Amino acid sequence: MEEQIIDVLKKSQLSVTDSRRKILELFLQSDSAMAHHDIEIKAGEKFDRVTVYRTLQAFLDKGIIHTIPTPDNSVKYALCKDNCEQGHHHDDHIHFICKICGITTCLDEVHVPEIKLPRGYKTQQTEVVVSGICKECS
Amino acid sequence: MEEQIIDVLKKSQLSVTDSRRKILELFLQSDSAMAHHDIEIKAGEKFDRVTVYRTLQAFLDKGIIHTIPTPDNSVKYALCKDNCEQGHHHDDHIHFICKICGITTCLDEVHVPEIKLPRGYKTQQTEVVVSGICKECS
DNA sequence: CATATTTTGCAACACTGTTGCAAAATGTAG
DNA sequence: CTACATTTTGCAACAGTGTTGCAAAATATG
Repeated sequence: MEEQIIDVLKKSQLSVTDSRRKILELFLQSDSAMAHHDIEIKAGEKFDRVTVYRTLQAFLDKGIIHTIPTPDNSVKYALCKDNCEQGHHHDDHIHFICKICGITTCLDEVHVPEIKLPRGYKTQQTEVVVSGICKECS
Repeated sequence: MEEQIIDVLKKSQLSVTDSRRKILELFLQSDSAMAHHDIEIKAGEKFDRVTVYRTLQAFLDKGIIHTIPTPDNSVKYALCKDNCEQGHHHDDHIHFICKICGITTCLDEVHVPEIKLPRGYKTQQTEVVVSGICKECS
């Protein structure tokens, strides 16, 4: 795990610091998306709020994580799969939010459908967020 | 217009006040979704920030408007079509955000596709937000 | 028109996210 | 391993967003 963390950071040309190691570890350990606040709590009081913001921003810039828009408008973050490169996300999976346990997950095996738009519109990115009841809760 | 506004408010069992009239008027006049901030500005200084929040919340509760989740996590609001009732939204249209002009619109004629989820997941609601270039900007 | 109810504006507050800057940590090259 | 340049961190301060309690004002009702 430790090796993998350092590997990811180096590949992204990020210097290896405590906060980046810790936060990346959280992502690797978690199988669901996390809000900024979750990360702040889980990382512990050792890290400043501002550092968490900056670390997440760095990870976003480097394509290590991606954001998930949610209907209640709380930003969540999740790891990108390895087909993402710096600045170029190739996320074509949908996101699922369980209304019971509140957990947000990437359903990597479910791809976003192609949406046919009216004449004149050009699609660049499609976000699909499904809410409902997850495997565990049903 | 004035008649329509009062009609909508009465049907939703909301008392007719200046702020509700004004804000509902803004929605009826606008063909794109508005952020809280936009509404605050457009409504003018006559209305308190808090009143705008409470008015939007009332409209949401009554199913007059709905929210649109955006990738940059700014909440936007748009009118519901008349097939929405109190607390029961039947929104099955997709949303479009233009990356050039920034305008968010409901594409009422484009319906959300059915997403087939893995075993165990139950869908309750599907949100589709497409980003790209709109008719006007292309 | 008088009264009960609802809504508004204000003040205060908590939370979220950003910026500038000095101190600390990291990377690099000898 | 050390010294130095560069990057990152923590802190303080701030702007923006959203919420709550309460008295005053507006609205609905009979």
